[in-house]
Amino acid sequence: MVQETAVLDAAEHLFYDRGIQAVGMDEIRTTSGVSLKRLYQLFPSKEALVVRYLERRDKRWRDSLMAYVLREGGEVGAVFDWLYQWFSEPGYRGCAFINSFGELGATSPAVTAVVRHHKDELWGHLRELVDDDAKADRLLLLVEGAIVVAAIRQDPDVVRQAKAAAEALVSG
Amino acid sequence: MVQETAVLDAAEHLFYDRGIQAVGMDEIRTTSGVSLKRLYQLFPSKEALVVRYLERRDKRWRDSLMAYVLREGGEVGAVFDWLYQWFSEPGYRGCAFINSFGELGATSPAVTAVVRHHKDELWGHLRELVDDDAKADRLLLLVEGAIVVAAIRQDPDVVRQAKAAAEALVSG
DNA sequence: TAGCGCTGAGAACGGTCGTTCTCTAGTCTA
DNA sequence: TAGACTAGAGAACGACCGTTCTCAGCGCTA
Repeated sequence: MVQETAVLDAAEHLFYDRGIQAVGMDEIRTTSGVSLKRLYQLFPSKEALVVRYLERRDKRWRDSLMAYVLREGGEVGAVFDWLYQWFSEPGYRGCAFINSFGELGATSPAVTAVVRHHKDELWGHLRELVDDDAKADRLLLLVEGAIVVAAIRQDPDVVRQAKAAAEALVSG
Repeated sequence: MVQETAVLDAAEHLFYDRGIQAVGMDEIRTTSGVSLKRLYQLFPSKEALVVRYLERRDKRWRDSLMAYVLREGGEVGAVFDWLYQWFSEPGYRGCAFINSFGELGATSPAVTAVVRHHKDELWGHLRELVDDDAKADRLLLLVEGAIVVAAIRQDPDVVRQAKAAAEALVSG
């Protein structure tokens, strides 16, 4: 269990920072300190490890976002305040799910499924903050747009426009 | 010249469909019909080929978008009509630049630079359609969001909400 | 203490990657 | 015709990939 966590921590760090195909199992072994044999007992293949990495990140990411939003009173604007903090973290490199989808979506149905699930769940959370499906769609567009633009510009400030646009559409 | 085009056509097709690291130079050789030796005379490395592929796609993509928008009268909504057509093409797999950035951005400054340039230029085009920078930012967020969500959902219909939101923010 | 099973480190395996080299065949000049 | 140059096909190279295997060393039980 502690080893599984060590492997997932190492995998998440390396995969997110450098991309999945750029990281070999050997490097995960070295970083986690878990032997290759044990690593393959815990995860039968690299793809399985990737899927578990994404699943764990999905849960943690959504839990963190929604806990923050509730703590702040459940207003839509809080979503973007949370995003701003995330974008400002050193090493921010966009959304792990979008990145994984771009890299492996064409060849790995398992990865595609996790990514799709993550975005569906995110939509569901946003849906709870507004009063119809269309607004949830528009909110999702602003969130995804902000994630992508902040990553490519290496600048979290777009989130201000995203937040302002979101508040306008909610009140409208 | 005709060979260069053959190589770039093959590379673009393969890279976009399956991801860059998933495609080897051998497959580009086979698909293009250009020998490996000549291929390396035309492009000194795979990274150089990737950069050329992105540069060519950047120009073609933006030219196509802006020509369409102008033809339709230069209204913001036309951007999203063009996007809808693009999303509906078979084999649509999101934005080549976002995907390349996620896959190689961490390891290739050259790729990062082309991606950033592409998005900057896109922002510039959008800026011409509205009357201030903030609206161009918000438009870009909706465009990027639509590109990502349509790809992951495999459904072009989000573009309707993107278009409606864009028209609301422009008139507001 | 003798023998057994489990563990870990890392060597080894087959395959593929990006890149370079070899070698053959053809074309042009003198 | 002889010889120098080019270009093509694809073998070869070294590195590294994901995955499996070997084997020495450890803690158990009797």
